[in-house]
Amino acid sequence: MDVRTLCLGALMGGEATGYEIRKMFEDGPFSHFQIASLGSIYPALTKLTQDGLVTFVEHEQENRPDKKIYRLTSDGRQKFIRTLLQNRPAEDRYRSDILFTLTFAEELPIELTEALIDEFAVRYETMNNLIDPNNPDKEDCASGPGRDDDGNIKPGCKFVAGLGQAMCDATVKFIKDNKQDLIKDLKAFKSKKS
Amino acid sequence: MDVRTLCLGALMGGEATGYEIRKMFEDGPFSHFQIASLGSIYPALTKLTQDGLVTFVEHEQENRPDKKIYRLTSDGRQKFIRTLLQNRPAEDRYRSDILFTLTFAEELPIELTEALIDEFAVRYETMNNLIDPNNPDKEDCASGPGRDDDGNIKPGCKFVAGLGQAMCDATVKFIKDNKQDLIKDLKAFKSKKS
DNA sequence: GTGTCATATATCGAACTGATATAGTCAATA
DNA sequence: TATTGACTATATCAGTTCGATATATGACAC
Repeated sequence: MDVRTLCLGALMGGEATGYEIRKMFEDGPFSHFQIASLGSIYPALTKLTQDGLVTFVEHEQENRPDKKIYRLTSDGRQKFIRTLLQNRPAEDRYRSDILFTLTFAEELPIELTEALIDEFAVRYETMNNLIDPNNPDKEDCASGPGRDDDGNIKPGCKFVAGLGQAMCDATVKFIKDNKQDLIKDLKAFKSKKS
Repeated sequence: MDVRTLCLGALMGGEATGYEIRKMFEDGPFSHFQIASLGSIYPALTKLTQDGLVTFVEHEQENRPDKKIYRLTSDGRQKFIRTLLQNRPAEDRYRSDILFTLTFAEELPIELTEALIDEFAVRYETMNNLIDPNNPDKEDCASGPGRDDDGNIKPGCKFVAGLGQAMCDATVKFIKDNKQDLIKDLKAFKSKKS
Protein backbone atom coordinates (compact mmCIF):
# COMPACT_ATOMS: atom_id res chain seq x y z
CA MET A 1 0.00 0.00 0.00
CA ASP A 2 1.49 3.34 -1.01
CA VAL A 3 2.10 6.14 1.48
CA ARG A 4 -0.66 8.36 0.11
CA THR A 5 -3.21 5.64 0.90
CA LEU A 6 -1.67 5.16 4.34
CA CYS A 7 -1.99 8.92 5.02
CA LEU A 8 -5.65 8.85 3.96
CA GLY A 9 -6.14 6.00 6.41
CA ALA A 10 -4.37 7.90 9.17
CA LEU A 11 -6.78 10.83 8.67
CA MET A 12 -9.86 8.58 8.88
CA GLY A 13 -9.61 9.00 12.65
CA GLY A 14 -9.76 12.79 12.46
CA GLU A 15 -7.51 15.74 11.73
CA ALA A 16 -3.76 15.51 12.32
CA THR A 17 -0.47 17.23 11.53
CA GLY A 18 2.24 15.61 9.43
CA TYR A 19 4.21 15.08 12.61
CA GLU A 20 1.27 13.29 14.28
CA ILE A 21 0.79 11.05 11.23
CA ARG A 22 4.44 10.10 11.45
CA LYS A 23 3.97 9.18 15.10
CA MET A 24 0.98 6.97 14.25
CA PHE A 25 3.22 4.92 12.01
CA GLU A 26 6.46 5.05 13.98
CA ASP A 27 5.19 4.70 17.56
CA GLY A 28 1.44 4.52 17.48
CA PRO A 29 -1.52 2.42 16.36
CA PHE A 30 -0.19 1.44 12.92
CA SER A 31 3.44 0.94 13.90
CA HIS A 32 3.23 -2.86 14.14
CA PHE A 33 1.87 -3.54 10.66
CA GLN A 34 2.65 -0.62 8.37
CA ILE A 35 5.63 1.66 7.70
CA ALA A 36 5.63 5.30 6.58
CA SER A 37 8.52 7.68 7.09
CA LEU A 38 8.73 11.49 7.23
CA GLY A 39 10.60 11.34 3.93
CA SER A 40 7.45 10.13 2.19
CA ILE A 41 4.67 11.44 4.47
CA TYR A 42 5.21 15.17 3.71
CA PRO A 43 5.42 14.67 -0.07
CA ALA A 44 2.32 12.45 0.14
CA LEU A 45 0.35 15.11 2.03
CA THR A 46 1.41 17.71 -0.53
CA LYS A 47 0.22 15.48 -3.37
CA LEU A 48 -3.07 14.62 -1.61
CA THR A 49 -3.72 18.33 -1.11
CA GLN A 50 -3.06 19.02 -4.79
CA ASP A 51 -5.44 16.17 -5.70
CA GLY A 52 -8.19 17.58 -3.49
CA LEU A 53 -8.24 14.54 -1.22
CA VAL A 54 -7.15 16.47 1.91
CA THR A 55 -7.19 20.09 3.04
CA PHE A 56 -5.29 21.84 5.77
CA VAL A 57 -5.58 24.79 8.13
CA GLU A 58 -2.45 26.65 9.15
CA HIS A 59 -1.85 27.95 12.68
CA GLU A 60 0.95 30.41 13.18
CA GLN A 61 3.56 29.44 15.73
CA GLU A 62 6.41 31.36 17.22
CA ASN A 63 9.89 30.05 16.57
CA ARG A 64 8.56 27.10 14.60
CA PRO A 65 7.16 26.48 11.17
CA ASP A 66 3.42 27.18 11.02
CA LYS A 67 1.42 24.17 12.14
CA LYS A 68 -0.54 22.50 9.34
CA ILE A 69 -3.57 20.53 10.46
CA TYR A 70 -4.78 18.19 7.76
CA ARG A 71 -8.19 16.63 7.34
CA LEU A 72 -9.85 14.44 4.74
CA THR A 73 -12.17 15.92 2.14
CA SER A 74 -15.29 14.03 1.15
CA ASP A 75 -13.44 12.89 -1.99
CA GLY A 76 -10.54 11.74 0.13
CA ARG A 77 -12.67 9.60 2.38
CA GLN A 78 -14.47 8.04 -0.60
CA LYS A 79 -11.16 7.42 -2.41
CA PHE A 80 -9.78 5.65 0.66
CA ILE A 81 -12.82 3.40 1.11
CA ARG A 82 -12.89 2.64 -2.64
CA THR A 83 -9.19 1.69 -2.52
CA LEU A 84 -9.82 -0.76 0.33
CA LEU A 85 -12.85 -2.23 -1.46
CA GLN A 86 -11.31 -2.60 -4.88
CA ASN A 87 -7.68 -3.51 -4.42
CA ARG A 88 -6.56 -7.03 -3.61
CA PRO A 89 -4.24 -6.52 -0.64
CA ALA A 90 -0.57 -7.22 -1.25
CA GLU A 91 1.17 -10.15 0.44
CA ASP A 92 2.48 -9.36 3.93
CA ARG A 93 6.13 -8.38 3.93
CA TYR A 94 8.42 -9.15 6.83
CA ARG A 95 12.09 -8.34 7.36
CA SER A 96 14.08 -9.58 10.30
CA ASP A 97 17.81 -9.05 10.49
CA ILE A 98 17.94 -11.20 13.63
CA LEU A 99 16.21 -14.20 12.01
CA PHE A 100 18.41 -13.87 8.92
CA THR A 101 21.50 -13.77 11.15
CA LEU A 102 20.33 -16.82 13.12
CA THR A 103 20.25 -18.91 9.94
CA PHE A 104 24.05 -18.56 10.05
CA ALA A 105 24.24 -19.41 13.77
CA GLU A 106 26.73 -22.21 13.08
CA GLU A 107 29.28 -19.63 11.92
CA LEU A 108 28.84 -17.34 14.92
CA PRO A 109 29.96 -17.40 18.56
CA ILE A 110 27.33 -19.06 20.71
CA GLU A 111 27.37 -16.02 23.02
CA LEU A 112 26.25 -13.81 20.14
CA THR A 113 23.52 -16.26 19.18
CA GLU A 114 22.21 -16.24 22.75
CA ALA A 115 22.36 -12.46 22.90
CA LEU A 116 20.44 -12.14 19.61
CA ILE A 117 17.74 -14.54 20.73
CA ASP A 118 17.39 -12.71 24.05
CA GLU A 119 17.19 -9.36 22.22
CA PHE A 120 14.51 -10.81 19.90
CA ALA A 121 12.48 -12.03 22.90
CA VAL A 122 12.76 -8.64 24.62
CA ARG A 123 11.62 -6.81 21.49
CA TYR A 124 8.53 -9.03 21.19
CA GLU A 125 7.66 -8.75 24.89
CA THR A 126 7.94 -4.98 24.57
CA MET A 127 5.77 -5.04 21.46
CA ASN A 128 3.23 -7.16 23.33
CA ASN A 129 3.00 -4.50 26.04
CA LEU A 130 2.72 -1.71 23.48
CA ILE A 131 -0.08 -3.49 21.62
CA ASP A 132 -2.12 -4.24 24.76
CA PRO A 133 -5.27 -2.08 24.48
CA ASN A 134 -5.52 -1.98 28.28
CA ASN A 135 -1.97 -0.79 28.80
CA PRO A 136 -2.08 2.74 30.29
CA ASP A 137 1.41 3.56 29.02
CA LYS A 138 0.64 3.07 25.39
CA GLU A 139 0.56 6.07 23.05
CA ASP A 140 -2.71 5.12 21.48
CA CYS A 141 -5.07 5.85 24.32
CA ALA A 142 -8.59 7.15 24.78
CA SER A 143 -8.56 9.54 21.86
CA GLY A 144 -6.59 7.46 19.37
CA PRO A 145 -7.95 6.60 15.93
CA GLY A 146 -8.81 3.05 17.00
CA ARG A 147 -11.42 4.19 19.51
CA ASP A 148 -15.08 5.07 19.21
CA ASP A 149 -16.72 8.12 20.76
CA ASP A 150 -17.00 6.41 24.14
CA GLY A 151 -13.32 5.57 24.25
CA ASN A 152 -13.93 1.88 23.61
CA ILE A 153 -11.57 0.17 21.23
CA LYS A 154 -13.23 -0.53 17.90
CA PRO A 155 -13.88 -4.18 17.00
CA GLY A 156 -11.51 -4.17 14.02
CA CYS A 157 -8.65 -2.66 16.04
CA LYS A 158 -9.36 -5.01 18.94
CA PHE A 159 -9.11 -8.00 16.61
CA VAL A 160 -5.85 -6.76 15.05
CA ALA A 161 -4.39 -5.99 18.49
CA GLY A 162 -5.37 -9.45 19.74
CA LEU A 163 -3.79 -11.08 16.71
CA GLY A 164 -0.61 -9.09 17.27
CA GLN A 165 -0.50 -10.17 20.88
CA ALA A 166 -1.07 -13.81 19.92
CA MET A 167 1.91 -13.62 17.56
CA CYS A 168 4.07 -12.02 20.26
CA ASP A 169 3.02 -14.60 22.87
CA ALA A 170 3.81 -17.43 20.48
CA THR A 171 7.22 -15.93 19.72
CA VAL A 172 8.18 -15.49 23.35
CA LYS A 173 6.87 -18.96 24.25
CA PHE A 174 8.74 -20.63 21.39
CA ILE A 175 11.97 -18.99 22.44
CA LYS A 176 11.45 -20.00 26.07
CA ASP A 177 10.80 -23.63 25.00
CA ASN A 178 13.45 -23.99 22.33
CA LYS A 179 16.40 -21.74 23.04
CA GLN A 180 18.31 -24.27 25.19
CA ASP A 181 17.87 -27.06 22.62
CA LEU A 182 19.28 -24.77 19.96
CA ILE A 183 22.31 -23.93 22.12
CA LYS A 184 22.85 -27.62 22.78
CA ASP A 185 22.54 -28.53 19.09
CA LEU A 186 24.95 -25.74 18.12
CA LYS A 187 27.54 -27.03 20.59
CA ALA A 188 27.13 -30.55 19.21
CA PHE A 189 27.31 -29.22 15.64
CA LYS A 190 30.54 -27.34 16.36
CA SER A 191 32.26 -30.24 18.11
CA LYS A 192 31.35 -32.42 15.13
CA LYS A 193 33.06 -29.96 12.80
CA SER A 194 36.30 -29.87 14.82
CA MET B 1 20.28 -5.10 6.09
CA ASP B 2 21.32 -3.98 2.64
CA VAL B 3 21.05 -6.19 -0.42
CA ARG B 4 24.80 -6.62 -0.83
CA THR B 5 24.98 -8.19 2.64
CA LEU B 6 21.95 -10.35 1.84
CA CYS B 7 23.68 -11.57 -1.34
CA LEU B 8 26.83 -12.42 0.61
CA GLY B 9 24.62 -14.41 2.98
CA ALA B 10 22.91 -16.18 0.09
CA LEU B 11 26.32 -17.30 -1.22
CA MET B 12 27.40 -18.68 2.17
CA GLY B 13 25.60 -21.86 1.19
CA GLY B 14 27.62 -22.28 -2.01
CA GLU B 15 27.75 -20.94 -5.53
CA ALA B 16 24.62 -19.61 -7.21
CA THR B 17 23.44 -17.57 -10.18
CA GLY B 18 21.69 -14.22 -9.80
CA TYR B 19 18.45 -15.92 -10.74
CA GLU B 20 18.93 -18.58 -8.00
CA ILE B 21 19.69 -15.88 -5.41
CA ARG B 22 16.43 -14.17 -6.38
CA LYS B 23 14.58 -17.43 -5.86
CA MET B 24 16.11 -17.87 -2.39
CA PHE B 25 14.55 -14.58 -1.39
CA GLU B 26 11.30 -14.74 -3.33
CA ASP B 27 10.32 -18.39 -2.91
CA GLY B 28 13.02 -20.14 -0.93
CA PRO B 29 14.73 -20.33 2.45
CA PHE B 30 14.93 -16.59 3.14
CA SER B 31 11.55 -15.60 1.70
CA HIS B 32 9.77 -15.42 5.06
CA PHE B 33 12.11 -12.98 6.79
CA GLN B 34 14.05 -11.00 4.19
CA ILE B 35 13.29 -9.31 0.87
CA ALA B 36 15.59 -8.79 -2.11
CA SER B 37 14.38 -8.12 -5.63
CA LEU B 38 16.01 -8.65 -9.04
CA GLY B 39 16.17 -4.88 -9.39
CA SER B 40 18.75 -4.74 -6.60
CA ILE B 41 20.30 -8.21 -6.68
CA TYR B 42 22.08 -7.79 -10.05
CA PRO B 43 23.50 -4.35 -9.21
CA ALA B 44 24.58 -5.73 -5.83
CA LEU B 45 26.40 -8.67 -7.43
CA THR B 46 28.12 -6.28 -9.83
CA LYS B 47 29.27 -4.10 -6.94
CA LEU B 48 30.43 -7.10 -4.86
CA THR B 49 32.46 -8.35 -7.83
CA GLN B 50 34.07 -4.94 -8.23
CA ASP B 51 34.86 -4.93 -4.50
CA GLY B 52 36.48 -8.37 -4.70
CA LEU B 53 33.95 -9.96 -2.36
CA VAL B 54 32.59 -12.38 -4.99
CA THR B 55 33.82 -13.85 -8.25
CA PHE B 56 31.95 -15.52 -11.06
CA VAL B 57 32.46 -18.09 -13.78
CA GLU B 58 30.60 -17.67 -17.05
CA HIS B 59 29.09 -20.61 -18.96
CA GLU B 60 28.00 -20.01 -22.52
CA GLN B 61 24.40 -20.82 -23.30
CA GLU B 62 22.53 -20.94 -26.57
CA ASN B 63 19.65 -18.51 -27.00
CA ARG B 64 20.13 -17.11 -23.52
CA PRO B 65 22.53 -14.74 -21.79
CA ASP B 66 25.65 -16.54 -20.59
CA LYS B 67 25.10 -18.09 -17.18
CA LYS B 68 27.10 -16.38 -14.41
CA ILE B 69 27.79 -18.58 -11.40
CA TYR B 70 28.85 -16.50 -8.42
CA ARG B 71 30.80 -17.61 -5.39
CA LEU B 72 32.21 -15.88 -2.32
CA THR B 73 35.86 -14.94 -2.13
CA SER B 74 37.70 -15.36 1.16
CA ASP B 75 37.33 -11.59 1.69
CA GLY B 76 33.63 -11.86 0.99
CA ARG B 77 33.08 -14.57 3.55
CA GLN B 78 35.08 -12.65 6.19
CA LYS B 79 33.22 -9.42 5.38
CA PHE B 80 29.87 -11.15 5.81
CA ILE B 81 30.78 -12.71 9.18
CA ARG B 82 32.28 -9.43 10.36
CA THR B 83 29.06 -7.62 9.40
CA LEU B 84 26.96 -10.06 11.45
CA LEU B 85 29.32 -9.79 14.43
CA GLN B 86 29.66 -6.03 14.50
CA ASN B 87 26.34 -4.57 13.47
CA ARG B 88 23.44 -4.26 15.88
CA PRO B 89 20.55 -5.78 13.88
CA ALA B 90 17.81 -3.39 12.82
CA GLU B 91 14.32 -3.66 14.28
CA ASP B 92 12.07 -6.14 12.49
CA ARG B 93 9.87 -4.49 9.87
CA TYR B 94 6.42 -5.81 9.07
CA ARG B 95 3.86 -4.61 6.54
CA SER B 96 0.41 -6.04 6.27
CA ASP B 97 -2.18 -4.47 3.97
CA ILE B 98 -4.81 -6.86 5.37
CA LEU B 99 -4.22 -5.92 9.02
CA PHE B 100 -4.18 -2.21 8.11
CA THR B 101 -7.46 -2.65 6.22
CA LEU B 102 -9.01 -4.55 9.14
CA THR B 103 -8.46 -1.56 11.44
CA PHE B 104 -11.14 0.12 9.29
CA ALA B 105 -13.45 -2.88 9.42
CA GLU B 106 -16.30 -0.74 10.75
CA GLU B 107 -16.36 1.18 7.46
CA LEU B 108 -16.38 -1.93 5.26
CA PRO B 109 -19.00 -4.53 4.26
CA ILE B 110 -18.89 -7.47 6.68
CA GLU B 111 -18.54 -9.83 3.71
CA LEU B 112 -15.28 -8.16 2.72
CA THR B 113 -14.01 -8.32 6.30
CA GLU B 114 -14.74 -12.06 6.39
CA ALA B 115 -13.09 -12.58 3.01
CA LEU B 116 -9.97 -10.70 4.14
CA ILE B 117 -9.68 -12.68 7.35
CA ASP B 118 -10.12 -15.96 5.46
CA GLU B 119 -7.50 -14.89 2.91
CA PHE B 120 -5.13 -13.98 5.77
CA ALA B 121 -5.64 -17.40 7.39
CA VAL B 122 -5.04 -19.21 4.08
CA ARG B 123 -1.83 -17.26 3.48
CA TYR B 124 -0.50 -18.21 6.90
CA GLU B 125 -1.50 -21.88 6.56
CA THR B 126 0.29 -21.94 3.20
CA MET B 127 3.33 -20.28 4.73
CA ASN B 128 3.29 -22.85 7.52
CA ASN B 129 3.45 -25.65 4.94
CA LEU B 130 6.23 -23.92 3.02
CA ILE B 131 8.30 -23.44 6.17
CA ASP B 132 7.94 -27.04 7.35
CA PRO B 133 11.42 -28.60 7.00
CA ASN B 134 9.82 -32.01 6.50
CA ASN B 135 7.54 -30.90 3.69
CA PRO B 136 8.59 -32.67 0.48
CA ASP B 137 7.02 -30.01 -1.73
CA LYS B 138 9.07 -27.17 -0.44
CA GLU B 139 11.67 -25.52 -2.67
CA ASP B 140 14.40 -25.67 -0.09
CA CYS B 141 15.10 -29.38 0.03
CA ALA B 142 18.06 -31.67 0.57
CA SER B 143 20.62 -29.42 -1.10
CA GLY B 144 19.39 -26.03 0.10
CA PRO B 145 21.61 -23.59 1.99
CA GLY B 146 20.02 -24.48 5.32
CA ARG B 147 21.28 -28.05 5.24
CA ASP B 148 24.57 -29.67 6.26
CA ASP B 149 26.49 -32.21 4.17
CA ASP B 150 24.24 -35.05 5.33
CA GLY B 151 21.08 -33.24 4.29
CA ASN B 152 20.07 -32.51 7.87
CA ILE B 153 18.66 -29.11 8.57
CA LYS B 154 21.14 -26.93 10.42
CA PRO B 155 20.28 -26.01 14.04
CA GLY B 156 19.99 -22.27 13.31
CA CYS B 157 17.65 -22.83 10.36
CA LYS B 158 15.65 -25.39 12.31
CA PHE B 159 15.15 -22.87 15.11
CA VAL B 160 14.11 -20.11 12.69
CA ALA B 161 11.76 -22.48 10.84
CA GLY B 162 10.22 -23.61 14.14
CA LEU B 163 9.71 -20.01 15.20
CA GLY B 164 8.06 -19.19 11.89
CA GLN B 165 5.74 -22.15 12.27
CA ALA B 166 4.86 -21.13 15.84
CA MET B 167 3.91 -17.68 14.57
CA CYS B 168 1.80 -19.17 11.77
CA ASP B 169 0.09 -21.63 14.13
CA ALA B 170 -0.74 -18.81 16.57
CA THR B 171 -2.15 -16.69 13.75
CA VAL B 172 -4.39 -19.44 12.40
CA LYS B 173 -5.52 -20.42 15.89
CA PHE B 174 -6.33 -16.81 16.84
CA ILE B 175 -8.42 -16.38 13.72
CA LYS B 176 -10.26 -19.64 14.34
CA ASP B 177 -11.02 -18.57 17.94
CA ASN B 178 -11.87 -14.92 17.37
CA LYS B 179 -13.29 -14.41 13.91
CA GLN B 180 -16.92 -15.02 14.87
CA ASP B 181 -16.72 -12.67 17.86
CA LEU B 182 -15.38 -9.95 15.58
CA ILE B 183 -18.22 -10.47 13.10
CA LYS B 184 -20.74 -10.33 15.94
CA ASP B 185 -19.17 -7.15 17.39
CA LEU B 186 -19.13 -5.51 13.96
CA LYS B 187 -22.83 -6.23 13.48
CA ALA B 188 -23.58 -4.78 16.92
CA PHE B 189 -21.36 -1.76 16.18
CA LYS B 190 -23.15 -1.08 12.92
CA SER B 191 -26.64 -1.39 14.33
CA LYS B 192 -25.62 1.03 17.09
CA LYS B 193 -24.56 3.56 14.45
CA SER B 194 -27.84 3.33 12.53
C1' DG C 1 25.85 23.58 31.20
C1' DT C 2 25.08 19.52 28.36
C1' DG C 3 22.59 16.09 26.11
C1' DT C 4 18.32 14.03 24.80
C1' DC C 5 13.64 14.15 23.60
C1' DA C 6 9.62 16.42 21.75
C1' DT C 7 7.42 19.46 18.55
C1' DA C 8 7.01 21.45 13.89
C1' DT C 9 8.00 22.07 8.76
C1' DA C 10 10.47 20.18 4.65
C1' DT C 11 14.23 18.31 1.25
C1' DC C 12 17.55 15.15 -0.79
C1' DG C 13 20.89 11.44 -1.91
C1' DA C 14 20.98 6.70 -1.78
C1' DA C 15 18.67 2.41 -1.93
C1' DC C 16 15.03 -0.48 -3.47
C1' DT C 17 11.15 -2.40 -6.21
C1' DG C 18 8.32 -3.87 -9.96
C1' DA C 19 8.03 -3.72 -14.62
C1' DT C 20 10.23 -4.29 -18.73
C1' DA C 21 13.43 -6.23 -22.35
C1' DT C 22 15.26 -10.24 -24.61
C1' DA C 23 14.46 -15.26 -25.85
C1' DG C 24 14.17 -19.61 -25.57
C1' DT C 25 12.03 -24.63 -23.39
C1' DC C 26 8.41 -27.23 -21.32
C1' DA C 27 3.85 -28.52 -19.69
C1' DA C 28 -1.03 -27.89 -19.41
C1' DT C 29 -5.24 -26.68 -21.59
C1' DA C 30 -8.81 -25.72 -25.09
C1' DT D 1 -2.47 -28.01 -32.93
C1' DA D 2 -2.29 -23.48 -30.96
C1' DT D 3 -2.26 -20.85 -26.92
C1' DT D 4 -0.98 -19.71 -22.38
C1' DG D 5 1.70 -19.74 -18.34
C1' DA D 6 5.75 -21.04 -15.85
C1' DC D 7 10.60 -21.49 -15.82
C1' DT D 8 15.38 -20.22 -16.85
C1' DA D 9 18.85 -16.60 -17.71
C1' DT D 10 20.88 -11.74 -18.04
C1' DA D 11 20.16 -6.75 -17.08
C1' DT D 12 18.12 -1.76 -16.81
C1' DC D 13 15.13 1.97 -15.41
C1' DA D 14 11.31 5.02 -13.69
C1' DG D 15 9.05 5.64 -9.69
C1' DT D 16 8.85 5.13 -4.72
C1' DT D 17 10.69 5.10 -0.20
C1' DC D 18 13.73 6.00 3.63
C1' DG D 19 17.06 7.96 6.84
C1' DA D 20 19.63 11.81 7.47
C1' DT D 21 19.72 16.48 7.49
C1' DA D 22 18.18 21.42 8.08
C1' DT D 23 16.04 24.77 11.04
C1' DA D 24 14.83 26.10 15.96
C1' DT D 25 12.78 26.28 20.02
C1' DG D 26 11.10 24.27 25.02
C1' DA D 27 11.21 20.71 28.62
C1' DC D 28 13.58 17.54 31.31
C1' DA D 29 17.31 14.68 33.32
C1' DC D 30 22.02 14.44 34.69
